[in-house]
Amino acid sequence: MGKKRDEMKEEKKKKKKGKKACCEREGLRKGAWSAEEDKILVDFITQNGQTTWRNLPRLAGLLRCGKSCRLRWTNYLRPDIKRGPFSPDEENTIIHLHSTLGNKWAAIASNLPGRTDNDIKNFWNSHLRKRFSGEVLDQTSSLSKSVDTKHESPQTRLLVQSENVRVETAESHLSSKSEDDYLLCLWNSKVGDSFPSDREGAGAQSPASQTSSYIRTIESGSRARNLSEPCKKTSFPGETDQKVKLLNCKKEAEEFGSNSDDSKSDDSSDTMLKILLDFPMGSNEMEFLQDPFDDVSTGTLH
DNA sequence: AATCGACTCAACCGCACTATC
DNA sequence: AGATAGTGCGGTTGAGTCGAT
Repeated sequence: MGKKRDEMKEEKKKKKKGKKACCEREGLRKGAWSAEEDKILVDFITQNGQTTWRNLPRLAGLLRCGKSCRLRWTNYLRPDIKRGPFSPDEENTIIHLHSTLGNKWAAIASNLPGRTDNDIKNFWNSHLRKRFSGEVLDQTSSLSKSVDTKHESPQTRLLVQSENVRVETAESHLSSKSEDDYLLCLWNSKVGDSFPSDREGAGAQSPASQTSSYIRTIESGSRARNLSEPCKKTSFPGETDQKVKLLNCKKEAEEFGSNSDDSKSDDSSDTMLKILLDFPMGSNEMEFLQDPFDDVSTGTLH
């Protein structure tokens, strides 16, 4: 491969113009970290905590940019980082979460204590992508293609919004809970039992694809939530906001429902509503899926 | 022993988001 | 409201390693 690769490298170098990286601008070190640099960084953070990353290198006496320091710390030096190969459980968790969250490595990592988004990304790209990408891509593309909200009734759209908020809330909890594979729990719990129709027929499917089937069922019933893009970037919205949004959505839906005479005609929203209402609630491990309106109505919004 | 190619993983880059002024 | 700084994230790169030939 030698020559071709070199030529490609050169071409890429030529293409790379414009904005210089911060390290280049400031004449700072790049590339692999030395043991000494690691020690300086660890010592500094141990003594001072995490100050602003931009100032850290100067204060610590490192010839690195702040971004580089942050990356080194979060991906490698942090004391709670788990090294070594991924366990089968971790692998399953990654597969399941990736099937619903897509390439949201940070969100996936939040469910795997001690693993970084970079670790998981690398693991996926090197071990799992070949095995699963085709299957998952098919699923997500069919998800996004399958529904077109433009052609839904306003009532349905409101229910869709409501469901979006609910799913986001669930994802938010998902991302904050660290130890359990919620999708597996979901499938193995009563919720799994309540999954519609073709569970028997899907006997040969993996839990992951079965779960996806359920999500697809909701999707095809009413809405166009693109699960390959489940949430906006950095973090999930706050739960309180979610509840306010949900409350608004529900109010709107109720108002619309009382004013509308086509409520009988929308099978998809009926199905949707049924799924929502049939969702098992209770004091179990799936509590996070509990209807937030309960809290709202009892004035215990938190 | 030398070479090649596949693979791994740390690190970089650039974009997007949020907070602050 | 707009500008700027700080940070998080996902995609990509490239050096190092290892097995096959």
